Amino acid sequence: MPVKLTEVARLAGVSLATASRVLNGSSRNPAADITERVRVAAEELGYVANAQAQALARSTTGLVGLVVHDIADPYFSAIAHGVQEVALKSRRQVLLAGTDFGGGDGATDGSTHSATHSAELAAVNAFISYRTDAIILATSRFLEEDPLLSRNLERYIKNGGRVVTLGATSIPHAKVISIGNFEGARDLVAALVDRGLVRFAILSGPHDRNTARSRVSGFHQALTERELTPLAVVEGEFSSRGGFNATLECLDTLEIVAAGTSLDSPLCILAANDVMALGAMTALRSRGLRIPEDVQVAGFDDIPTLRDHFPGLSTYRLPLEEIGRLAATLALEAETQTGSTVTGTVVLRESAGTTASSANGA
Amino acid sequence: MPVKLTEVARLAGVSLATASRVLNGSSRNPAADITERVRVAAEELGYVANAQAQALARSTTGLVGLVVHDIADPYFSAIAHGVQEVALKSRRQVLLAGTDFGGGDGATDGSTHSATHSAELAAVNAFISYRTDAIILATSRFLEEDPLLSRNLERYIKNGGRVVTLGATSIPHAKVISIGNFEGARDLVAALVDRGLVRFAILSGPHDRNTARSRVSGFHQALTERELTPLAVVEGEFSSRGGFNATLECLDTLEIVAAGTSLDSPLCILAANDVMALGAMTALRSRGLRIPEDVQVAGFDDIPTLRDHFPGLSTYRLPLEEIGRLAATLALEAETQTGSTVTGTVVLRESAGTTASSANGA
DNA sequence: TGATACTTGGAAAGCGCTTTCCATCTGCTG
DNA sequence: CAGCAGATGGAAAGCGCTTTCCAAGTATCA
Repeated sequence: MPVKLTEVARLAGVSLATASRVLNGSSRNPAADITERVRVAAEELGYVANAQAQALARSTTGLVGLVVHDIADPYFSAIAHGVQEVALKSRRQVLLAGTDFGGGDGATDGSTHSATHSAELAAVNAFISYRTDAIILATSRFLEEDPLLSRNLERYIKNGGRVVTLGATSIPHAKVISIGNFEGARDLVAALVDRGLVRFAILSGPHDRNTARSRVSGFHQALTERELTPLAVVEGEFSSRGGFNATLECLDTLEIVAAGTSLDSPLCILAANDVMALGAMTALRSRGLRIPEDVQVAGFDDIPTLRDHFPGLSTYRLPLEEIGRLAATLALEAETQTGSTVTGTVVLRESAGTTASSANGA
Repeated sequence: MPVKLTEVARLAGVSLATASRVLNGSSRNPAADITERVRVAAEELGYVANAQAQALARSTTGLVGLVVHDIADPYFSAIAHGVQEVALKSRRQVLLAGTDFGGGDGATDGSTHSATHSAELAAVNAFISYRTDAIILATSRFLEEDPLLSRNLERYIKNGGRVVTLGATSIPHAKVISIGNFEGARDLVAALVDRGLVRFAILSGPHDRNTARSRVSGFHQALTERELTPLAVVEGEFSSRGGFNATLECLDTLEIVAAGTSLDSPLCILAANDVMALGAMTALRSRGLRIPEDVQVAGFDDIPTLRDHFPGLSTYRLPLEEIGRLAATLALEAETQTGSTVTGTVVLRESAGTTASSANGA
């Protein structure tokens, strides 16, 4: 139904080839008068090139696929924003898929693990089918990648596709952006201990996610180096609710109640990411505990929404948008870079660290 | 480079037509044994259908385009999440574009207005070029649509594309999801006044956006009905920073300082959306003003991130994810529905309304 | 057993472009 | 003015599928 190139060519009185050369960038430029005629004809008919047909003919689609876990999570949406920016600049389109709804068939087969797994696989397969020029996996990788996923991506890469992951992966030839999760977690705890905190509890994310594991190891490492041991380690989802529930569980385990808490030094809850930390703060408030006087909280990522939170959340700042830009850049480049490393900085705000001494003194 | 259907057909010893019928849903199903042979061959070769070629042949792409302003904004990411969900269920892919980076050429020509305008136009044109089956415009519409945008979308619709907008539009034949912005704003203020508040200031969003205008009209309407007048109306961007700056300006105008504020009734700042409201709260804190004792704040949308905010923000809850799902559903349906209306509910939390009397009594 | 009606697999014509060749034409050089 | 390089427009062969016809095979019925 839409106008096609043939019609433009006919109206301009030139061949299909010439029209194509004029309208859709080619190495050959027809004479000025002809070019003009074609342009006018195209404008008059309202011609819009069919990208699908071009993709087929050129065997490159101008599409880049982005897989996130949950686009409504500030962590992922910040990264997506960065990806968008670069994609737009290089005139590529972004195909977005989330893995938090399961595989798509509605056949969510019990285990969350395999549901996410299959959702990721489904997303990747769709992208491969659409022949995206590159695929960015922004979701946290697993220690052991799904063999099917791995096989498909390997083949995809062999066929000229590029794959970028956040965090190490066992997928051969994928470009990886290493995030300083371990180091960051270590530095964060170090800074906190330096400020006088000694009692810690850890809210770890899903144990099968590399991101969660690295951060938790970093926490442990720093504590061990200072001869400290976490009072509790509770696992929860990478979500506000996950942080909320894990915190309640933690408080119950440690038998912390509003009254007699500020004994020596307040407990500091180390959450595996900011979203969990925010959930933790909500949980603490629900129990009438003050932050940071009674209990302190630290997160990880420094998601943009933290800007307006009160009290300010101490965290480890990752340049999320930059990570997105980097991923997109890596995804679009031919073969220059094979990877990159990103580190962040410790950011202490009111929720933990900065007021530790005053909390003690109170 | 990837395996193609011809190769599968050859290996299975059948024709191209048969292979196609077996692998990619057709109305005709070849005999069981043949089906099996083809399946095995496809599996063995690792065949993945080329969606571009299918799109060309079937003249339908299975793509739906989503235009948001800023995917990192919780309002848009919540909607996007809803769109995703429905798209996934119906095995469609989502093409995402943001308009907060300008048109893409980097030719951001001064005025924010036209930069956004052109970004939207660029996104829509790209979607049309990719022949998406539908386009969802989640960005707030303008009173007067860009004629070029309108013309292109009109043609797109005539060619069988579906267009869904959030809020009324002058684009002919677009399906629209009407959001109860005016009514919501009115109800929200009504509830606030009922709780004893009488001094209001308005943080309006960009004046050329329908969303902002409707909400502000709603605020005004409710105030007028109760013979009240806003003490100040300040325009700001639909962002945290916009709310922050507008608030500072507002405080300066009204000469509100930390000391003598709780005279009769605290000032209540009505922000055109939650993100601005959060920025407003941050601004108030930066001036040492307490919420809600000294100044109160109300927002609009009830974005998911509010869950963990303290003090809780009073707002008008819009079912954002549901709006996204609705938009996607409308976008995918043939012609059953031509639109839909969405309303929300007033939600009073600590930031305004609930503590008005106690604040007075203090 | 011959005629009629289904099934079923395959050949081939597109879907809307890009790009390789080719043919033609222009302008120079000797 | 013959001869050749370089420029320029067009014909046609794909790109990887879907789907319409067709022809051939299998039942069904009188």
